[in-house]
Amino acid sequence: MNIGAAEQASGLPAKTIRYYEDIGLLVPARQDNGYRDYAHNDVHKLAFLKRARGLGFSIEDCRALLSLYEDRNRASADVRTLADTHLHRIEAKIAELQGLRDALSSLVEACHGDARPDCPILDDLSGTQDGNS
Amino acid sequence: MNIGAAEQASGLPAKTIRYYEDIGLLVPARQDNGYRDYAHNDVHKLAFLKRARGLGFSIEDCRALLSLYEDRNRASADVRTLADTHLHRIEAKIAELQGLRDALSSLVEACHGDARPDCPILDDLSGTQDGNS
DNA sequence: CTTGACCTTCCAGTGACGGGAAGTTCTATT
DNA sequence: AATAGAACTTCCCGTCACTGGAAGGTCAAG
Repeated sequence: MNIGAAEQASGLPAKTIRYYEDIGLLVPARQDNGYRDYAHNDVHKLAFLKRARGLGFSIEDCRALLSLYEDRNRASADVRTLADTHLHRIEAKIAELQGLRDALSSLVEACHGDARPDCPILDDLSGTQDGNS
Repeated sequence: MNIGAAEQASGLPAKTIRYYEDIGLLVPARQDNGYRDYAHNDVHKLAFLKRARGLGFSIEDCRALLSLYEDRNRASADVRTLADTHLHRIEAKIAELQGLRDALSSLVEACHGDARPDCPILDDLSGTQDGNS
């Protein structure tokens, strides 16, 4: 199976698939002409990677998940630990962004937003007033 | 004022301050010996940039904010538009992360997380079951 | 036999810096 | 005056996970 077909079947761009080979994440066989040859199992793993990346796992997380996936004797606790750590990172990021949103939102609301030059947003950024950032 | 003093006064690392010069965001004067010379106003702008970056504005946003800040005749509506756009981006990011969190969280909860090898997280990623991702 | 689709490798760029090397200038102490 | 060391300079590489593009080889159709 050529890379173009693997691209269609997995939903990952060919560029990304080649990149995954570069970093040793998924190394396919080669045909006689030098073309990459993706087996069904490879395509399956590519789709696996696409889903894991879509859930925000890093490449290194994906590498670990793939090796756990291939390990018939893994403990589900190992997978859960990985996912749990990632979950905490996401929640921390959400909290951080919510803080930003609140700060920014109150600035935007305070700004009358018309043709006049005085602007609470710039005042806050310039530090001339004691804003809430 | 040398860059070290500007670093102390603004709270930005010297590396970052030099980078801001590289990209033309804040270009200081030079002393006779070639050292950068930061005026009080420059330090003020650095602190401005630090706050704006802390609110998650991109460098290009910061460039626009700085030029609005220096424009005595700006309309506050222009600033508000910029901040509002950024606010929407943050809210979209929050919503995206919340979706991830929900998907991941239900997977983590479904996984018993013990020594057994069967794991709903990997099942979902592998696409063998119809998961909610 | 040619056209064009598909494949290959390699190089460069993204955003916003951070690390570190190699060399220059300043400051403090001896 | 000499010297140690702190602070400064420029320059280049690495980050993360790709993406774009150039230059060239291979394949299927007409």
